Amino acid sequence: MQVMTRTIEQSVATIPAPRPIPARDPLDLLEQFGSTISVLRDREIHGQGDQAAWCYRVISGCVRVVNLMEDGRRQISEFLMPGDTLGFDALETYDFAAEAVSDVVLRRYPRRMVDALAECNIGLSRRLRDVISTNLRMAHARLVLLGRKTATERISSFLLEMVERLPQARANILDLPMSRTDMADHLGLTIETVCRVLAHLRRDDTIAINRASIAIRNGAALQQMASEMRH
Amino acid sequence: MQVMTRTIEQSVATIPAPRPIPARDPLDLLEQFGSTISVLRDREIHGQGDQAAWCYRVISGCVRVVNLMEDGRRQISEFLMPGDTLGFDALETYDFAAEAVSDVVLRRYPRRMVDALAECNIGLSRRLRDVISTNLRMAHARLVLLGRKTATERISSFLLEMVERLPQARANILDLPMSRTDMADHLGLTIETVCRVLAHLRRDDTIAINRASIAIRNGAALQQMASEMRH
DNA sequence: CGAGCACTTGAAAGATTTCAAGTCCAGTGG
DNA sequence: CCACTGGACTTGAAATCTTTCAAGTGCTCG
Repeated sequence: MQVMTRTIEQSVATIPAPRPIPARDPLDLLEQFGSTISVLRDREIHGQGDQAAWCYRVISGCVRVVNLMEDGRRQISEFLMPGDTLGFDALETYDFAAEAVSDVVLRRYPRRMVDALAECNIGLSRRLRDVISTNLRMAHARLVLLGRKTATERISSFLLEMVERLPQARANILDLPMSRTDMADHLGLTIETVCRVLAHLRRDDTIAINRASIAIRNGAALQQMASEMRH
Repeated sequence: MQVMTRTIEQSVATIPAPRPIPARDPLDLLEQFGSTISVLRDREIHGQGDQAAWCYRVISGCVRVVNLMEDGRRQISEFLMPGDTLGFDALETYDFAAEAVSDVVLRRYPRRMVDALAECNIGLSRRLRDVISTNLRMAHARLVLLGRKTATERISSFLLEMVERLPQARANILDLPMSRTDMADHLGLTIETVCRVLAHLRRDDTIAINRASIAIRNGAALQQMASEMRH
């Protein structure tokens, strides 16, 4: 791969951690119009192409954002964790489906209400811009992952991201809510490759695996693998 | 990849003055604070990690948005054409570099001014949200391309996208401003694979190639290849 | 006319996928 | 309480796609 000389201030290797929602968050203005819904595991929250009638915030559980190709190939553009938002981008229809990875509780706000409030409240409007901008950055990081990283780098990056983002990730134990298939469809790999790379990391003693539960035994090694210098 | 509809104004190739921009666009409010700059081919517009001091609109030429990994691997997350915007996402620093693919003329607006105007003008604020949302959608489409499409599908999708977006793409003749290397770094491939796939399409008589100039001879075949049913 | 660079092409190597069996649980029904 | 079953996960081997390594080719600029 060719190297064009230029200033490199920072790596795009890691995906930014989700921001805690501060007190006095303008998004709280939406609360009076919100309702709480539960969605069972594997049920659809909304479909690809549906009219964008709602904006959501994840309260508990994990949601996958899915783009489907005509022939069934699937790309999960992101997993949403508690605190994350969904559907605040301002377009007419959803261009992706959202599905519950685990049983999920969501707070739901009518799109019209969000737009109307944003019309009269500049703080909220600004906040929405920030939310979407952050999503855009995360998408950029994932483009690098899908376009330029090896299978091992993808898996390592993913595990490190989950350490940051999973709410119950304490003591370096990850209880992954998603299946291997979901991981594969998120990382642009096959399920078999995901298994093999995980097995390899286990043999290295970098991680320990027990079904959906993964323990990080050597975080430093994992970070190295996530952005290995090549050549 | 689904075709993204967007407004493409014809480029006034050599005149470094701002083109008229459609009336009543809230972005026009920025014009009084804008300045016009030219950037030579391959020069940097801003670096990865730079303080985000400016927002831009492309007047003429082509810009690449580049994410670099520490070891030099490169991902071009998008190419910008006349009419496209850059840097309107609302964060402190750029997480990518922007470079001129060809000689470029840009209209440039101070970030502070954009934020200040958005504070008092709800129409502009809403417009910015739409701009970023559209970018986010395009990023989603690229995630599918990088995560799930084959080399041939990627190249075909790319050519079809360029037919839509290149301002001077008439009569199915594309004058691509970017090098094969840029295409490769955009599509998550190597330069050799890009060449080979193009050569294959040429042998099929789907396209004709003359250096940077590519003629679409069989658009239907190209569309089929862009989203081929597998299995 | 020669050098340098972008682009092509070929052949071998390598990474990931595909195809094909297993293995391991969790939940069910006897 | 325990065997059974289906689905998720693993693993192996062969096939395939893409990359890597190595030469060219052909412009364009001095």
